[in-house]
Amino acid sequence: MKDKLICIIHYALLKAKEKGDLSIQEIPSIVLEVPKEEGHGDFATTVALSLAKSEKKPPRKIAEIIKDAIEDSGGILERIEIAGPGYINFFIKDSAWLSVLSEIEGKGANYGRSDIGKSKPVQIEFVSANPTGPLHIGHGRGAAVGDSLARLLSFAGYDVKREFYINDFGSQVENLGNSIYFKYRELSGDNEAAKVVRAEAADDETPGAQDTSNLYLGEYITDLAKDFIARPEFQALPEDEKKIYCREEGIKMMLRQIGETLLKFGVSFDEWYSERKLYDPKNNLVRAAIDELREKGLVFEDGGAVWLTTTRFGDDKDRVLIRNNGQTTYFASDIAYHRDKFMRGFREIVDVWGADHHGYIPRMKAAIQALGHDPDEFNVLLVQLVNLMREGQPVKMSKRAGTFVTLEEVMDEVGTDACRFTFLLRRPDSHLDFDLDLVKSQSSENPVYYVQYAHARLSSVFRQAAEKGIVLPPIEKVNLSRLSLPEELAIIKRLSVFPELVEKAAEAKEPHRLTYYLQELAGELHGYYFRHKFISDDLELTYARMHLVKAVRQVIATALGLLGVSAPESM
RNA sequence: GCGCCCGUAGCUCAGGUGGAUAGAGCAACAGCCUUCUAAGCUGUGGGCCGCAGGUUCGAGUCCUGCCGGGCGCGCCA
Repeated sequence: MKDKLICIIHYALLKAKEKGDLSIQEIPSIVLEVPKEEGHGDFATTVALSLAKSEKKPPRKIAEIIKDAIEDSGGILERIEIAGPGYINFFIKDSAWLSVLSEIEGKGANYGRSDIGKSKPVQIEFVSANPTGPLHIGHGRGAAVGDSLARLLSFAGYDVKREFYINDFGSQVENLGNSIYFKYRELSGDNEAAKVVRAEAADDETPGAQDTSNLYLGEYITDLAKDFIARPEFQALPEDEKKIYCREEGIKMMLRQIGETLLKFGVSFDEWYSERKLYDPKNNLVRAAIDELREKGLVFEDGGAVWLTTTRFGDDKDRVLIRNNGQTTYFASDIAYHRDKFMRGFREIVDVWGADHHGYIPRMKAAIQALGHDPDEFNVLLVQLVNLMREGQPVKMSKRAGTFVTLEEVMDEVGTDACRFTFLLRRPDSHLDFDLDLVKSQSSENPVYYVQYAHARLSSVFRQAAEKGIVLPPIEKVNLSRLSLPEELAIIKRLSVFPELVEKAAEAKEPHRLTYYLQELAGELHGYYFRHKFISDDLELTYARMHLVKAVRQVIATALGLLGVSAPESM
């Protein structure tokens, strides 16, 4: 509808120019919006205002000229008004709106799908949690945002791949292995050896380690240690190989657990990319990346370390790639990894990060440019941390002490639908208080149920109709003009906006717009449902209304699907 | 100290890339089930959009400075 109108206005401008009424150099992009005030029409444009300066004419005069030049060959316009300083307000005929229902009926689950992405290969990397512990609620938010964004972009015509980057290379997984090994020694009654392990771990040069060691102390570590102890293959190993076994099997077990949790959360990946792959002796991508940067003259040595001149690309300071002890940095891995992403053919890369990593963006953007890519092809979506609450009080958590609530536990307590919807209720970069009691026990007033209930209600209507032996005729055989109530037209108008909403949400990478849209649509539906019977003795009206709510049900289901939330038939 | 994010109703937050009189949910108060699901509906009250300037026909939205909150600033990952 909107597109049609833009065409009409565009054509009118051309015509006015031809006639010499307007001297337009180039046709401005036509901003067409839906006014908040109903009396201002279905659409309004401000072109007359923006042309005022260059035309040297009063905006209202220009609006008059445009209005006169408009040709409504399709007959969709009821009338045109000029208002305020020079707005042009368009009123669409009710009959024209009804065609939206036929469109939805025809496209079904594909209503709203678009090709603005033009099959552009996009990669979304998200979660990417270290395989050193279970997922927590912050990972859950990242998972919900990343997954929903992937669905959204895919629906908008992008060729989307989802990826999980596994940090299985550096000191973090070393700590995991040490932790399990330590626990194993302890459980075996060898406290002296356990102390040695602890001391070794504490000897790590990591400055942040103020405690006695870097060992993870969560209960899952004990579980893993017990598991390994029960394995004959573990017991059969010589002592010095057990530590390696702990690390390797520990990673494997943690990854499996993470994967299972995510699957339960409705999230899957196309690729699990191992950091170790970057250090393959036959094809060392980190070395290759550094070599490439060196050839470009962007690398220098200082203090025995190898640096990248990220300051040339806007970073505060240059960054180390290879430490003076010969070890590469995490940054070096990341450069190689992102270089590989581009080499795999992705033309846009999206990383979903926790907001606490935001300081890392400038150097990564710099690295992307150093590699010769457009920094706009690399986007970081920051997801703010989640405050887990219970009864209004923050839940204290500590990773190292192992006192944290896992994502799994949260899901079990509040349900995956409520969990996902709540994560997508706000902009990703705003802080989120996740109150377990609010999301769960107050479930009857939870937005997710409000929306799902609308879907279930309509499903129930169709069951009722079927029981009464009502067979809905095809839409072209139905007299849709019986839909004349204000709320019916309001709902149709909202349905008509859905495709544009999807496009905008995809472009802005903001899945939360869908949750707001859903709440508004569900709200209108509930009000309509309460005031009017859909199934009545007036069969013609019944058919028309059933087609209307069928379209509503379709759009709710589609939008929920983009959020990864189920659309139940009954509740 | 420097950098990034945030500041909108009592609370939690929207506000479509500059448009007309700033919205929703929760909380509070008053009502609605012999009817396709009351997980629902209807109504009421509630605002210096942190503060001060600037840009222009027009600013919650863009720019600058300040105030308040969060986060980050390693040859850690």
